[in-house]
Amino acid sequence: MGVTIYDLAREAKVGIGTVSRCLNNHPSVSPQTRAKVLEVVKRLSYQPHAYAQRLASKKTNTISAVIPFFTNYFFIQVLQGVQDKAGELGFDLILYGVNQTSQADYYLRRSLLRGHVDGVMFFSMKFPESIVAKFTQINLPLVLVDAYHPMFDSIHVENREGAMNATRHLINLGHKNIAMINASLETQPAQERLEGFRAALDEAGLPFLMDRVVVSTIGKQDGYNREAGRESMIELLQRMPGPMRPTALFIASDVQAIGALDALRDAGIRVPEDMAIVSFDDIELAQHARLTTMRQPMYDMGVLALEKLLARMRNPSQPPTLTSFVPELIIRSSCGALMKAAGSGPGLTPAASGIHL
Amino acid sequence: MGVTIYDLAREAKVGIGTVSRCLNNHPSVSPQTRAKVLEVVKRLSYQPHAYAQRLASKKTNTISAVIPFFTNYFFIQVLQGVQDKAGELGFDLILYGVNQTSQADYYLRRSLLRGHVDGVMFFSMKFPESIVAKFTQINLPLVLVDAYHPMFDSIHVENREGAMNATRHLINLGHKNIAMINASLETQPAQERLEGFRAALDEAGLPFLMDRVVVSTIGKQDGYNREAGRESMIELLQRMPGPMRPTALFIASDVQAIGALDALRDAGIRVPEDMAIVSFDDIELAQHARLTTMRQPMYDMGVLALEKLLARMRNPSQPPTLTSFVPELIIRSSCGALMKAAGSGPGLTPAASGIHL
DNA sequence: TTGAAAGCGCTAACAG
DNA sequence: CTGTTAGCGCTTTCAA
Repeated sequence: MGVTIYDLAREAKVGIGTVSRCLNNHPSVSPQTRAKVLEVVKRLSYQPHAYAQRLASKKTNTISAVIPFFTNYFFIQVLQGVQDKAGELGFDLILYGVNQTSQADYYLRRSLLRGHVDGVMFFSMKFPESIVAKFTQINLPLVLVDAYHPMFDSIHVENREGAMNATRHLINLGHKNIAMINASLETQPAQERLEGFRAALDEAGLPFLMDRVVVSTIGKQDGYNREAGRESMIELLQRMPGPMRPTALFIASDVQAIGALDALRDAGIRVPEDMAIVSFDDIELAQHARLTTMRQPMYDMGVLALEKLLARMRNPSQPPTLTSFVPELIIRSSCGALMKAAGSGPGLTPAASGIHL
Repeated sequence: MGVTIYDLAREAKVGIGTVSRCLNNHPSVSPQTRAKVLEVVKRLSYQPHAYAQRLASKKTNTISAVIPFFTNYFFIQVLQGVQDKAGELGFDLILYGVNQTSQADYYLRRSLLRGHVDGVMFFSMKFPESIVAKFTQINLPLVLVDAYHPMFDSIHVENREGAMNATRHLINLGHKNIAMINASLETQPAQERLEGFRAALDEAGLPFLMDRVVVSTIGKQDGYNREAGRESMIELLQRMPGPMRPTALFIASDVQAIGALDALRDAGIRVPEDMAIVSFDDIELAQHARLTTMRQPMYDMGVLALEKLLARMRNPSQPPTLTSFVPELIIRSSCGALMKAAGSGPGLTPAASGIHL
């Protein structure tokens, strides 16, 4: 079928070693020989066999990424960082998109096939304890992103700190009655964000009441979706109607916030005048929705993840590292800070109020 | 390093052939031998070497997807279809995310490495003529999605038909002064959508005027982005102010439409009362923005793409096939049809008009 | 049913 | 500088 280096060798009247050397830019080949070989390479339109190379050289130049598809926008931005860096470094990236957590197990095992990949990146899920031993055993480089395990390199977002800053921002704007819409408490980030929310209230001497925290997990992405946000908002309005209604709201993710905005719109409640909102993530959409939010440097996290993996591949014995990112407060219209500052910030003029689509 | 079948053979006191047979569920092995071997497999926690298997068996069980990252939401949905199907079939998917078209070339060549992948999927870009011959030469299965070439299997969206239906919808609502916001005419879809727009006007006896078509290509995704949509809208309002202003608008993509909505909001122009809008794609966001739009079955296209690839792999000599999808009109608030039908459709009540975030 | 052996196409070490 | 050779770990004949 394919042209092999034997064909090249025969055609160029040299040994296969010489051919291999030409192909790999090995220095010790005479210019004439090299020219001759390369001519034949071109003429027979030779293509090296990737797996034969990999088998012989013991390097795969491939990494895999096990990442939940349902994180959507987070997913796409992190992945772009990973892919850009991988392309730059000449690595192939096998994408293992996970829809249910059970698949994660399967894909991790698959990545463990000896010589399949040089390293693995694992995103945004709880790393299965049952797999830990396997990785340490065969010493396959692994980096956890938006997740943590003491045995492996991790990149982590300071959810607690971020949530605290988000809540502080609302407190500083003068709000006393602040509620939270959260995602499933089974996820690490949701837990940490709740903690931060509470800590900020405590710090300011405001009471923390559990019935001001609403969680909906419909839509089976652990509640990180628009519909869940919408439902939570409706529930919150029912739970605390009229004068009891909170004047400010911290929402665990931008997607949820967008759903919540839909519900508020339907209920005729204005944002930020009647309800100030700060959410989390800063997905691209947040800009359009004018959400004040805690930005996670998703692209950079992707790049860093690959860099860490590379470092680990080069030096497998170094102790596990942990890098933390602290989310950054991005102020837009939804929190009311701009309005307060300018009397009427951009996009909050009376004219703008007429638009409602 | 790793445990090989030689280790297994030695340990189980059998030949490597027998081990291989056990591993591959070959029938002709005695139950006892099989049990013994499998016990050893487990005890030594053996992992097969993927590339050695692939080299020997001549199958890679891997496919690659060359896909522009900048198509964003389109990308993620199609990819999910591909990935789901790939997982189901036990294929690995190498993701080649393209940021600039020059990278496409590089990734295609990389996919051409003999024995690297069993097939290639190519998305949403013009397939480079210079690569055509290489694929036919080595007979590597290839399927084009949202793209077309006579030599290869293609999955195509009827952009012209879709645009025509979108425009017809606006015409049927009584609009006479209809404009279009388009993406770069260098892209196939933009050309076809323009054609459809024009055809619908012609059909209705309405004049087609080129200055009612605005194209902005800022943001370097060929204009398929929010910022370009926003700019185009601003330009359109300047070009045709006051009474000349169009009452309806066909926009080449949802992302652009979202940018256009931002511009309209800033200008105090109401949608759909002052300006009816139909766009294209039906990305997830379109629902939140309440866009009437032409839906492309992105997920299904991904699944179908993989199925086609598989069919081609099984039967490499069949003539190229072409499958077309006709986009479906999804009616939401932005076109005004609901308002017209019900007097006040859901989400278009006076109360809702008060919300402006 | 099984063991032995011949590749798969390449890299890299070793002579020359 | 170059040819030869020994693997890489597995699949697959081919005898036994």
